Formats: sequence, structure tokens, C-alpha cells
Amino acid sequence: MGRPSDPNAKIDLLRAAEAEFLARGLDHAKVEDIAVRAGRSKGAFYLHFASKEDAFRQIVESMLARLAATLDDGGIFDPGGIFTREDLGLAGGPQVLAAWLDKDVQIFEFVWHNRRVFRMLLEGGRSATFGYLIDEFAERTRSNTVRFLAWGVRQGFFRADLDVDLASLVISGAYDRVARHLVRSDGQIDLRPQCAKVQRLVLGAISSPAFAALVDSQVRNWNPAPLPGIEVPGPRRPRTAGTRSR
Amino acid sequence: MGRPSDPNAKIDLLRAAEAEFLARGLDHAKVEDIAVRAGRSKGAFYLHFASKEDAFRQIVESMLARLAATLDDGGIFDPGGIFTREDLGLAGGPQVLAAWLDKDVQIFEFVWHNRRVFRMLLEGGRSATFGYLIDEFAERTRSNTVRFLAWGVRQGFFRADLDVDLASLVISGAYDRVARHLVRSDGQIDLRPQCAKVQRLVLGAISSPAFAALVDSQVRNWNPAPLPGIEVPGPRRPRTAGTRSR
DNA sequence: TCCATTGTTGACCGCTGAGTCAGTAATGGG
DNA sequence: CCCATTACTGACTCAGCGGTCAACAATGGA
Repeated sequence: MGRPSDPNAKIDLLRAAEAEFLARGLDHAKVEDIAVRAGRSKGAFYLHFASKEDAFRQIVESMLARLAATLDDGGIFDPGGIFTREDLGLAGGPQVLAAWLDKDVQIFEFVWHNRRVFRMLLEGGRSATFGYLIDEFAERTRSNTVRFLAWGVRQGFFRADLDVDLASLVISGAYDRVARHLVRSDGQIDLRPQCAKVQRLVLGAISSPAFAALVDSQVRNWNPAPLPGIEVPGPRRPRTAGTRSR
Repeated sequence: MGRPSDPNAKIDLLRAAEAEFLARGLDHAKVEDIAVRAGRSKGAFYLHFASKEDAFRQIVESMLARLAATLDDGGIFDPGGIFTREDLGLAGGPQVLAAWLDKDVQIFEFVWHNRRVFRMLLEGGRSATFGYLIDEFAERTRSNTVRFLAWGVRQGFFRADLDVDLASLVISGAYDRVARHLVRSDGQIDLRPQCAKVQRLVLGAISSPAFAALVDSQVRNWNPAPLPGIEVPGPRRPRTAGTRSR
């Protein structure tokens, strides 16, 4: 059978490549350095990857595949999911908010677990060759937001005079920045309360007066078991140690 | 006196460099190509710039210098400016909103006029060497937002329970994304109504109930000469052709 | 017109680093 | 133990490109 290959070789090389890409950027990272960091030789690198760019692509694509799997799991955006139903009255709001919050938490948890790759992509992947990946992802997020907002306006959840295009920029930009911050933070963060706060900010920006009143009254009536997804404002509740800069 | 230098040489080279950096990115742009595009020789390039990176730095720094001048002009953030006064009651709100909107319009107009350089920086400057410039600018914007939010909370304009750190991420991220979109759009846009819409979204997210009520009543009372900075909602007003994707 | 001075050119140099490949090491089967 | 087979090594090649400089061009003053 011949000499068996070291089963760790490729993993070691991928890890090392990730670290070098993060530190130097795709263009300035040297294959030699990646190999040394992985404790292998340059030749070993080329046994597993056709080129430096190929290694980068493999890292990012495997992460994106897992992200897609995470997003499809649950499938609330799918036909039959809650965000495609057109028959919800305002009363359906609480369920919508809960589903929205769950999805946010799910995505941010994924981002947190893959923060090394995300940082590499965002900071080390500043290459003209692959920068389009980030833009493409941003654009996809935004078009999802457009769909969601238009749907929410039809349902009466959001202001009828909402400029959906502009609001989608504002909201997706907001989430984007929060995610970028999350990716850089080190300590463990309780994501759900943070997501709920973001949701509350966004809701304040876009919700229709009727929906805002409903949410407000529901929160008050349902104490002390508040509707999931709506944080109870008030000084008694201890502030969660949030995502703070430095 | 000897041969006089071509006065257009440096400008031509800067323009060409800008275009090449945008098209290929700093790392992949070739000095040769820049020179050819400018109708000059490679040697001429090195008469004006110490290196490729030096040219990039000169383009960005001259733009940043003009931006700083624009921001300082007016100086509402300076001591004595409206955003440093601690004695404004809620009644001072309209002035604050007007000043805020003016500043936004001013900045977005600058971004629009310098959109070529901004695009170059955002899209072509994806280099590990200069990427920090973007992050630094984002961080500065955010810390300004933190100061502004904390001040507004003290003044009673914004919700007392606002998580200033998180909200600053959300808001600066929102503005960032709007600016990035603006930079890519081609046609002329009437910036003030767009800025007013963004302001209204942000206000909805963060303003205190008392302030929101005040703003709302003022808008209603002051018709048909609305308070600058507050757009009158209503179906009669024609929708401005917004910033639309593709 | 001639020359000193300064501007401009582009062939050339040298370095860096991606990618190769002849040689060596490790393994399992016979 | 030997050999076929596959894994792995790292010195080497070489293309590409940043940066240089000897030669040449343009100009104004004497």
C-alpha cells in the first residue's frame, strides 16, 4: 500500500494558513511561512492545495457551506415558514418577533463559533481577488432584509410609509457592524439579550404605531414572563455586560 | 532655468493611480500600468512618488485632510457647539435635530463628491497594509457616536435605558452602509431627504417617549413649514426617488 | 547658437516568492 | 529482508514586477 499519509497534515496546513492569512492578508502571506507554521514543508502544501488562493477558497467555502446549512436548518424563510405567511394579523406579531430573534441568535452564534474564519475573511481577505465575497454576502443579507421589510409592511407590522430600500441598508448595515464587532471580541458573550436589544432598536425605527402599541402592552401584560424577544425595560433589571470596545 | 516640468504630470499620475487601484487593488496594480494610463513613463512616476504605496497614501491623505477640514468647518462638536451644551431642555430638540441633519448632509455631500476616492479606498484599498485606515475611520465615527448618544441621554432626548455601546454600533454601522451604497451609486441624489429619512429611523430607535412626542407634535403644529430635519409623513408627499440597488 | 540645467524616458537590474521535481523517508506486502 | 508504492522534503527555477539610472529631450539665459 505504500506510506500512509499523515491524517493531520491537511488540517494543520489549513489552520496555519488561516493564521497567516489573518496576520498578513492573502496577498502578503507566504506559502513558505504557512508550511513552517504547520511544521511541514512547502512541498506538502502543494500536495493538498493547487495554490495559495485555493487554500483560501477551501477555508472560506467550507465555512460558507456550514453557514448555509445553519440557515436552511429551521427554514423559517422557506415556503410554509412564518415569514412567508400573508394571513397573520397584528396578533401574530409576538410569534414573528420570537422567530426573528431566534434566527438572529442562531446566526450570531454561528458567527461567534466561526469567528476566526470570519476575522480572516474580513481582515485578512482584503484582497481584490476575494473581496467580492464579502460584498456578495452583504448584498444577499440586504435583499433578504428587503423581502422581510416589504412583508412586514404588508402585514401592518412596519410603518406603511417606510422606505424599504433605505431601511434595508440601515438595518443590514447595523447587523453587519454588530457582527464585525462580535467577531473581534474575545470573552464569552450572552448573545440572546444583545440580539434582543438590537431587535428593540430596529423595531423602534420601523414598527407601525399600532404594532408598537401592541408590543408595548403585551410586554406589560405578560410580566413577569415577558414575550420572548422583547426585553423588559426598567432599572431593576441588571444590565448585561455588553459588547464593549476595548 | 532648464526644462520646466509638465504641470499636469502629477495630477495625471494621481488620477491614473486612482483608477488602477480601484480596478486591481493596491497590491495587484502595476506601476507600469499606472504610468501607461497616465500617458507617462515609469520613471516619471518615481519622480513624483517614492513608491506605489506612497501614491496611495497621498491620494487617501489629501482626501482625509479635506474631510477633516469639512468636519471642523462649523465646528458643532467643538466646545461652544450645540452638541456640547448641557443646558438644553427638551425644547432644544428641534435645533439639535436640525444641526444633526445639517451635519449628516454635509458629510454625505463630501462623500458623494469624493466618491471615486472612497470607492478606491473601500474596494481597491483592500490591502493588509492600508486596511487599517478603514477600520480606524469606522472606530472614530463610532466613538463620536458614543459621545453623542451619551450626551443625548443626559439631555433626555434619548431613552434613559439605552445601551450606548450597542446603539453606537448599530447607528454607525447603519450610516456606514448607507455611505458605502452612496459611493457606488451614479446618478445625482437629493441627499437631504434621504438623510432626513435615516435620521427618522435612528430617532425612532433611540428617542425617549417624551422627546418622540415633542417631535411629533412640533411636526404637526408647524405645518406647512415643518421643522427642518423632520420629514412630514403622509401619502400626499411624493416619494423621493431613493437610493435603489441596481 | 551653445551650454547649463532640469525633466523625461524605458531598458535594465535584482529581489521576492510561487511553484517544481529529483531525491529521500516511511510503510505494508510478499 | 527487500521492494513497490506512496508521502514528503527543500534546493532550485524562473516569471513578474518594483525600483534605478545612463542617455536623451526641452528649455532659457548668455
